[in-house]
Amino acid sequence: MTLYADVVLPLPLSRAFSYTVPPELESQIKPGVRVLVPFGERLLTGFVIRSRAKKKREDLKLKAVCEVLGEAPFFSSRILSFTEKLSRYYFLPWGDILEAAVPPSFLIRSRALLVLSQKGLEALGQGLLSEEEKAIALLIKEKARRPRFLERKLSFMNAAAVLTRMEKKGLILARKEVRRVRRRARTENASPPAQLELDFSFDSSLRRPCDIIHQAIAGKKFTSFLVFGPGGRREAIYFELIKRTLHDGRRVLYLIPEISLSEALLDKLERRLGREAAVLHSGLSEKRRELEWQKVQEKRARVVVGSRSALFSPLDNLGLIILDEEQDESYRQQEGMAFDIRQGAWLRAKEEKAVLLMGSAMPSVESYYRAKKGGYLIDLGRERRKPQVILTDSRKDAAVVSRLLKKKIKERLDKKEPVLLFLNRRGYAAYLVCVRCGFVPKCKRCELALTYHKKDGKLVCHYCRYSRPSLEECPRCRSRLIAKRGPGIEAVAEDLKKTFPQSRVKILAADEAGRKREKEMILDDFLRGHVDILIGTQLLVHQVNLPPVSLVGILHPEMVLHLADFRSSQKAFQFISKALVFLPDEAAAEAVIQTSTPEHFSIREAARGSYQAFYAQEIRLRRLMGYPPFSCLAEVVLQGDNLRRLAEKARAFAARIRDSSEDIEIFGPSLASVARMKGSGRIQVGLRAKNKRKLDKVLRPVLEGIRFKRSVKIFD
DNA sequence: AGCACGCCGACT
DNA sequence: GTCGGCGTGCTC
Repeated sequence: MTLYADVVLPLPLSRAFSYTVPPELESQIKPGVRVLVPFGERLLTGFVIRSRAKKKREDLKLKAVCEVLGEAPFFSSRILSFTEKLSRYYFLPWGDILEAAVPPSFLIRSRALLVLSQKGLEALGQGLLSEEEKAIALLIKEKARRPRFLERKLSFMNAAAVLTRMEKKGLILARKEVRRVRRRARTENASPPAQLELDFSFDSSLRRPCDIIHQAIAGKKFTSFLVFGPGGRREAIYFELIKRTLHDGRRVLYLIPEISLSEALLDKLERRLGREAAVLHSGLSEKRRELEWQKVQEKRARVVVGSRSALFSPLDNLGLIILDEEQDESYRQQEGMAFDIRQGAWLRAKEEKAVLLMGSAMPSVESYYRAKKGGYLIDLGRERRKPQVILTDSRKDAAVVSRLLKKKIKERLDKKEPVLLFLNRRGYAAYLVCVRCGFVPKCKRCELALTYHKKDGKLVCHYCRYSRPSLEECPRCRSRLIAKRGPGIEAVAEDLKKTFPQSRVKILAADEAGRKREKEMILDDFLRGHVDILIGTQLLVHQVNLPPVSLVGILHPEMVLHLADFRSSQKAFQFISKALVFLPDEAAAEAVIQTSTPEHFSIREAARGSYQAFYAQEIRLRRLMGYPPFSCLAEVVLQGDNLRRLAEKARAFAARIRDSSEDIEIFGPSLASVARMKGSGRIQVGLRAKNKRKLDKVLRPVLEGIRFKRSVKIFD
């Protein structure tokens, strides 16, 4: 009998690979452990998903596991099973998901390193090498190098080819280097604080919903709930249920969209429940992430707070998963790891026989519809407040900032009250256009119009961050008449500074990542009352810890409605609703919405603060148009350098879908909304099926048949 | 993903 | 004639 282990590798390959287990490792092989295995020329960290003892088969030549890394299994069988289901749901390689589930430093990869052989050294000494060979030999003589490094360093020649030649001649040798994780000293946590903080926000009306949800948790059967109501009341429910779940001896996963809030929440949890919470999100330093992970792994944490990546926390005995701000865009699939965390949380809760508790004051219509239909909607009631909202029609007043809004701003400035303005457009102008010939400067790699940033005097691609100095004259017709179209927050700031020269105007936008400190300084200035008018994008909307202001201005929330996206109404509604949260519950508080489509229901209902009315109209439209939740959409993007071949593949793909079922609508192939990305072309095919199961039936076999770099997004 | 193998155009 | 481009296929 021999022991075999099936191993999933962190590569975009969907199947597992079998290895033999040497006798001395047999006792350590269990599902979920990390192993170091040879794979082709490389050594990789993989995850054992299964082991089985079988008669030795001599006809199959399998390689052997090199090493078992760490004693305890990394993944419970439940996490293994859940990640497999998630990977199948989103057509993602299982190994990629497992890789994302682990702090990156826990994965070892071997790298091929090149060194000079004895023969090579002699040849170099005797000057027997060609110029190219000599250049390489000199570089690797001082230090072993990776082939990639040499290729980049010696880009003027074809290093790869020269290297293979040299290796054949025996001048260089390939050596494997394994990078190990440093073993860390464990830092124990301090003892719990003597006195836990008491919580008074739990009023008696919340008892009944809590009892219902707690009963489900105690029943150890998968259930889900959607609590619909304001943040404070939701949080009171969450905390009460966390307390009860912990009391039952089970653990809790608390997911939030904004990583900037996680530390504050962690703090609050520890003050109320003792020092047994951990935090996991992508913003942590490598070291902190490892420490927090280990804390969870070693069962020293009973609650985990985090964002997307916390979904994979190695918590066992999970009783409750909280998913707050259910509607948040950052929960949706993104480039890279294309899965929706709401579906992921659903799958994990199901696997763990836990309760999934989603919450929002403005749920996505899909979730609201399903919760209502499934009977798991819990309405916490609304706050009585009704802010005063004025709509101004920008077709009648086309100024960057309308006259009415300026008048309102002046009133606040006179009273020394700060103002918040929201406009979801970074930079000064969305694009430049030559008035004489119509030329619009575009990004060479993405084909998108470049945004003009006046402050830096640059044109920036908001997709790939390519930037270049701005243009003084049209490169096509030499005209100097270049117009700036589509005012952004910089233009708004300029207009207001001109109108109110004494006021202190600041802007807040997610510009080229690295300026995190600058962002914090601006927010800090605002908190101290050093800013009169703060203008921000989506980023400002997410800044929940700002003090309330008596005037909020929302500029052009309808911009998003022009995008080809079936959720655009919902996005507009959410943008406005979120911005209105900054208004206090006072008679003097008011908001001005400046829009070219004041009659659009998403804008009208958001202004009235009526989610229900918005929902009623939106769900009617979704049903009428056959959009989710009444159908399942998929967007398959094929990527490649050779556009002609790519188009061919896309057509073949669409044809195979068409041939295999009548039940699927096909849109395209067409150029993807971002037609080029990092230089390579992108072609997309849209699909629509009645539901996910019908889509799977057709799409899965076709995707397995066509091998090509592709990504799939699912909307259902 | 990486890497090896194998088939067609321009050059030491 | 070879070199070297890239398209195809495989990795236990």
